[in-house]
Amino acid sequence: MNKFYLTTAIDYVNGEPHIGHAYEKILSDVIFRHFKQRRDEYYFLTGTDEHGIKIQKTAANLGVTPQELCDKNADKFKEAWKELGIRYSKFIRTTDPDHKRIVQKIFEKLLSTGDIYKSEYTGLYCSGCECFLNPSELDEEGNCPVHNTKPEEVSEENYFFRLTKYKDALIKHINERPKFILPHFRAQEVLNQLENIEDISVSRAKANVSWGIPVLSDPEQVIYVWIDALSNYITALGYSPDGIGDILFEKYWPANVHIVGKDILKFHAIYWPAILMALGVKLPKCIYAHGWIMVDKSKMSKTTGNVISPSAILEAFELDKTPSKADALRYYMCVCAASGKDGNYSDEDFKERVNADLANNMGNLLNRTLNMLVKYFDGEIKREHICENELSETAHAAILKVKENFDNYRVAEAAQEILSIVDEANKFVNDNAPWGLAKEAASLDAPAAVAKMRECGEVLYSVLNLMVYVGVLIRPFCPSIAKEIARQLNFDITMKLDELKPMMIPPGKLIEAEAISPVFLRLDSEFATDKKA
RNA sequence: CGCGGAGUAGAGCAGCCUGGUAGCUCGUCGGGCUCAUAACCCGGAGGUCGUCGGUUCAAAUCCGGCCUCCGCAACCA
Repeated sequence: MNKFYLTTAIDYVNGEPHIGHAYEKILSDVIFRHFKQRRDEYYFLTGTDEHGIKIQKTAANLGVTPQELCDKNADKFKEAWKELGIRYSKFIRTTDPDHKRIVQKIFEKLLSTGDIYKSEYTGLYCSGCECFLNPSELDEEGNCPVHNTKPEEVSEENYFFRLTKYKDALIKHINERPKFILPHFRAQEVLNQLENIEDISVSRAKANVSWGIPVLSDPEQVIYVWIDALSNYITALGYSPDGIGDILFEKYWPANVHIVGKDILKFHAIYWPAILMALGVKLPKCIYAHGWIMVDKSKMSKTTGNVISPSAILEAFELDKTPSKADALRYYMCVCAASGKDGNYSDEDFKERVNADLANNMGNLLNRTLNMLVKYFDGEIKREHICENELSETAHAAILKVKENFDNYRVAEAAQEILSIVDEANKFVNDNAPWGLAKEAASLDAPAAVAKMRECGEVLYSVLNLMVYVGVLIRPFCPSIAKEIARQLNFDITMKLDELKPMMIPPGKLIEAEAISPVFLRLDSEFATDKKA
């Protein structure tokens, strides 16, 4: 139980990474890093989905092989995740030889148990597109909108997965486990969809779609996306249908959570669990569906031309050149949408939000406190200043609240919790006005002055103590900023959440004036501008 | 009536499942502070919670009708 296995959806490589892809990976990375602070064993899987007709066609148009196209685009995704500080354990590609081999075995096993059977599929086939079209894709006259020709009704032999067999078991599973599908409001949606399910087609004729994993026992068919792509969550761990499970699979399966977009929840909450049931494999503990990131209030689309790549944002704000690197974007992506809801990206909002939260509130709090520590106490923590009070209680209580939010994958709310203790501390500083205490002390006689200075030191210590908590708690969101906070407060940022205790800063010299520096510069600040030059 | 989401202060959003003083961020106005990254703190103004009806001692919240917007076809998560 002391392990954590998280997966993201795998991205289709028929295009380049944009902030929609990035949103999911950032959420996942933040959740993963949080649980790293709570568990001893953890595994983070992401990757790319690389088969299918679209890849085949795009490659043909570009005059390259599908594999070449996949290699090139998979690298772009990897590069993007590197820039954003996404630290996955494994990057799986559905063209990996190991994956293909296991998928073939899974298919054969389901064939042998009767969960996959051969049947006739009838659909409208466009010879120009070389694929079946959905009736809703046709124009008013029933023609293919691309080729302006009438598609023919064609029948093809395909393999089908007996999804309907698992309908009742799935309904039961979902109803008995309120946290199987999160956020909770999505569960009803899935139950509705479940009412109308049919068996699903899990193969394509090789003549039509050649870019796919061949069915072992029937080389004229290739395995379609459901068995191919969804299986990545277990093939990556070395699952084997033979029963000779890899050590990784034994250790990490079932997944604690599959992070997916709301658009593919159906596949993850219905198809995938049914496939697992058929294989006799345990189901994942949770499927979390996030919303979409809109850009300037509308859905990203190539036609509208509002598709934004994460690296474009980093470059536009010169964040790629700052020490805090991707932290601001990571933070913003996490808070720009409430848990499970759609969010909106705009340059303006991004700038305002990170300036307010990371610079004005969090960064400035540390900065103003450390400056006073240097000014009044020569940067030294005195033994008599170490204390516990309502602020240390607030800080400690935040751990529970943050944990609870993460337990439900409520990332935005977790971030809000951290910022709320920062707010409280800023208020605490204002209310207690340590600068005023120091000034008063200067005009008092020795015993009274000592008392005032002690009070002043206690105020500063309480805030610095809280900043240790803030640093550790914010670390999953902003690893670079957290590291910088830890440097200035001289604590070990790699500590687990359970190690976080009040009064962790020991007495003694803490910092010199020269070592104090803002942990996050306001975007468009003079410092940031200087860095550009 | 296909499925689903949404309509709450100038903007962006929580709250609704589990009815009980309408909340947060930004903006705005006024004040405070002068430690700090033009920052921080306090206060004010600003909302008939889309609309009509029902249940209830009590409805933003539960139920029903209606209006409006947005996804569910494609590029696309």
